[in-house]
Formats: sequence, C-alpha cells, structure tokens
Amino acid sequence: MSDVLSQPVDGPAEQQRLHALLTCETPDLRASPTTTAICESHELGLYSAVREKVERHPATSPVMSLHTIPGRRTIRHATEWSESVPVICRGWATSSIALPDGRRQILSFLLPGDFACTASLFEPISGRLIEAITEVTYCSFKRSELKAFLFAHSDLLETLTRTWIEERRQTDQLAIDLGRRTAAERIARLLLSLMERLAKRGLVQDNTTEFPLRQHHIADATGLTPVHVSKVLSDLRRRGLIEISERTLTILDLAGLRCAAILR
Amino acid sequence: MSDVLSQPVDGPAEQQRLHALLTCETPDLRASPTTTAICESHELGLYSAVREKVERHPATSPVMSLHTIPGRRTIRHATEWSESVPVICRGWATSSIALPDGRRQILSFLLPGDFACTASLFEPISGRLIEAITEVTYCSFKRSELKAFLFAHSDLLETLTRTWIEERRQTDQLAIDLGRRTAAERIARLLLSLMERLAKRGLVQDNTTEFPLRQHHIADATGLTPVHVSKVLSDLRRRGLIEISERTLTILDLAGLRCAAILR
DNA sequence: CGGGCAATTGAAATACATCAAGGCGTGTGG
DNA sequence: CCACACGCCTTGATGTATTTCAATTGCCCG
Repeated sequence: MSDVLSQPVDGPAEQQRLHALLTCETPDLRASPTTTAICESHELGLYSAVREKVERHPATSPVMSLHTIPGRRTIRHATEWSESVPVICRGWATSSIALPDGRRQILSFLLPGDFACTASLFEPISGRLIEAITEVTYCSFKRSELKAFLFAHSDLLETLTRTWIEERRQTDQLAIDLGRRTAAERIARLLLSLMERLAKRGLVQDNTTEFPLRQHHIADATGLTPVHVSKVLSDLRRRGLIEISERTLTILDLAGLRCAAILR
Repeated sequence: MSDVLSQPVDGPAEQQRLHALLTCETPDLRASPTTTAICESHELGLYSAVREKVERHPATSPVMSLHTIPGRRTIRHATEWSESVPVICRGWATSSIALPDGRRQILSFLLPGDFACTASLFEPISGRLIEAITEVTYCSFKRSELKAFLFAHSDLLETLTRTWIEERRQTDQLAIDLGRRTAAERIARLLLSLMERLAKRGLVQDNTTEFPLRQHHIADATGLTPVHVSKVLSDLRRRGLIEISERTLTILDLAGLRCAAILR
C-alpha cells in the first residue's frame, strides 16, 4: 500500500464510530466539518443512499474502512488493481489520466459524497489516477460486498444507474468543452459547475466558497497551460466577474460569468 | 417521426424475417452484406449477446423493429424523447452533441452492433444527436421491454456492465485526446481505433477498409476544422502512412501510424 | 536565510483557425 | 448532351488563440 498515512478502521470498536460518523448520530461528530459535509450532501446520490440503507440494515453492511491522507497524495495509482472502491467523505480529489510524457487530463474533481468512478464499482479501475488535492478522508468499500449490497437493494441499483447516467452526461460535456470551446468558456464553465456542485453540498455562502484548486489543476481539467489559465483568470477578475484569493472563490457577477461560459 | 423512409417491421410475418435476419439462419440473408456484418460481429458485445438470447427464448423477446434510412438522415433528434433504443445493424452513424451556434462534437462513431449509448437503455437520451453517415439499417428495441429482458437474464446484465465500462474507457480516452493531444495524434488515433473496431467486425482486408467518413466527420470527432484535417491527412499520406481514396482507407505503415499517434 | 512551489507578466513561437480561390466529381434541369 | 450548381477536397495567405520561454514576485517551510 502506498498511503503510509492511511488509517484503516476495521476493528469492531471502530465500526461503531464509523457507523456514527456515517449516520451523523454523534453530536460531537455532527459539529465537525467532516460530517457537516457528509450530512449536507444528504440528497446527493449513490453514497448517501447507500449510507441510509446501511443505517437501516446494519447487519448486512458491506465492509468499509475510513482513511485520511494529506493533500497531494495519491489515493489510487493508475495501474493499481484494488479490491476496494473509495468514496470521498471530506476534502477535494481529482480523477485523471496521465500520458507517459507527462501530459495529463483531469476527468473530474471529486467532492464529498462522490465515488471515484461508478464504473469502478464493477471492476478495478483501469488507468485512472485518483489524487487528493486537500487533505482527504475517504471511505473504502470492499468492492465485492458493496456490489452485493447494491444488488440486494434494487432501489440502490436504480440510484446507481441514475448516477451513472449523470456521470455520462458530465463526460459528454467535458468532451464538447475540450473539443469545441474557447479557453475562457471552458474555465468559466468549470467554475460554474463546481459552484453548483458545492452549493448542493451546502458549501457556498454569499456566492463564496473555499477553493483549494491550484491553477495547474484548472489547466489540467480544461486542457490548457497554467500560464494561460492565469491570464484568463486575470481577465475574468478584471471584468469583475469573479474574485479569487486566499483559497477562496467568489462569483461577483453570476449572469456575466454565465455569459462568458456561453450558456445560451 | 422525421424519418419518412423508415420501415417499421412489426407485423407477425415480418417478425419471422427479422428473427432470421438476427440469427443469420436464412441462406440468402447470410450472403448479403447486411447480415455478414452482423454475423461477423458475433463475439462483439451486448447486441450479439441479446440476439443470441432472443434466439434461445423467442417467446420472451422484446419488441423490436427494423428501419432503413439513407445517409445523412437523423436517427434520433437531440431533444427527442423516444421510447425505443436503436442498435446499428448496417452502415455507419454518429453520436454527437451540438452547440446552439453550430459547433458540434462527435462523441463516437457507431458501427454495426453498437447501441447508440448504453445509458440510453435506462432513460431517454438527453441532448445527443444520432445521425446516419451512410445508408443505415438499425434495430429499434422498445426500451421498457429490452430493459426487462436484460434484467431477466443476469448474464446479459453482466455484458451490459462490461459494455458500459468499455464505453466509459472510450470517452475517457476521447477527453485526453481532445484536451492534450496534437491534431496529428488525434487523427492518427482515430484512424487506428476505427480500424481496430472494423477489424473485429471482419471488415478489414489487407489493412484496407471501406471508409465512408467525410473530412468534416473527422473534424467534428477530433475538435478540428475540416481544412486542418485535410492538411494533416495530406501530411500522413505524404509520409506514406496511409492512403485514402474512393471512400477507401488503407494503412500502409501501421508502425509508423502508431508512432504518429504516440502509442508509447 | 535559502529553496521550492505558485502566480503573474511580457515577448516570441507555434498550432490551428479563418479566409479565399480553384479543382474535381456528381447530380440536375434545360 | 451541355451548363450549371453544389458538395467535397486541396492549397496558400493571413489571422489569432494558445503555448513556450523567461524573468519576477510572493509565500510557505524548514
């Protein structure tokens, strides 16, 4: 295992704590930012649906373990044949593909509640690199058991297909963004879509949110160079559309930004 | 319905013919190019698996109908809420997204045996445009029945997930192609991947295949302009890697083309 | 204090787009 | 049968978006 700092939580006593964490039953945990993020993402998707189901049928719960790793660490190597499926519980991560010569493309940013990739529920992932951006705590499900659990509850299976379809929609959009949109459009759209996802998790207030992305993350997600990202962002700032500073992003002119993203 | 020329084949007598077509039982049909393509793609994926199953349990077969439309006609509009799922049986088609201003991105080329999009098996497609390139005959399954049929045969469900994972792998590759590769790399990779898929269907002989794509198709698939595609293709020709003429493509130097695609 | 990562900015280079003209094949109507 | 239009491809000239290169700054951290 490459994550020296990972903290498996498989013990019987720890299961109790994990269950509490998952279901937000412990007051002190509820107060922590960790579980806040998790709880807020209640209506979100597959993970929260699984969590709810586990809460109701604890006996059949798939084996899982909690891990916390610092930023910039990799969660899954591209070649790793892992029997477990990670879900982000706290922090930001990336899912990307790398070319041998160093070029790389970020396929998606993973926020709390996101499975790394729905396809990885069925087979070990192929060639995708999962990396923490910030400090991340994630939940590792044993694949075989999660799969069985999903198939045992047909409503979960339905949520899974909905998640999958949504995932597909996202990657379709990514393709047209990369293939047919200008740099400014791509970046504006990225910011807007992140804002939307963060808002669903209750992480946006007054159009402002914590924003741990470095410009090279934006570059790798939009198929651009860090330098050019810097120039475009400066331009968006100059036009009074956004403000970025101190790992914080605020959208000053939503309509204007939408226009820059060409959401006609 | 926009396809004036479509030929529904729902009648009881026609079912017989359709079944024969699907299972390649009729000699005259077997000889025709139509069914050759279908039969060759035997080991290919979901469609052939479904076909096999239907052959074995004809009574439970989902309702389907055959249609033939000329080239350049649209099979499914982007906004169309259709209750049926098309599979290409003969010819080439595209699956694409269009922007209101005319820019468009082809997400995939559909060859015989391909479902338009695995996700569309569960819900009507959203925003994707399916268009015939050549004359196309396709098979329309009634979604609800196909779905039920799949769920009734768990091995089909497994084939479905494998297809889905493969589909996902493809769109991931598309993203990194569009985001991080040069024009020549994109085009070389497109040609190689098409060749590979055609070879699986037995449509390649002596590194030569029928190739109905216009350069604007290649452009829309690679995020380039038709003019630039022309220039890159000319270059590949000049370097003795490929030959395109008369709607025919032959790869003269496979290793060289692979190198141009940077498959290190 | 030094060293590494991140961001900014300007100048130069390049990949690709746009514009424009011409050729070629094909269908169509006179 | 010819004239013509139209779609498709090619090629060159020119324009532009984005990259590459380089220098500078600030910041964090040991």
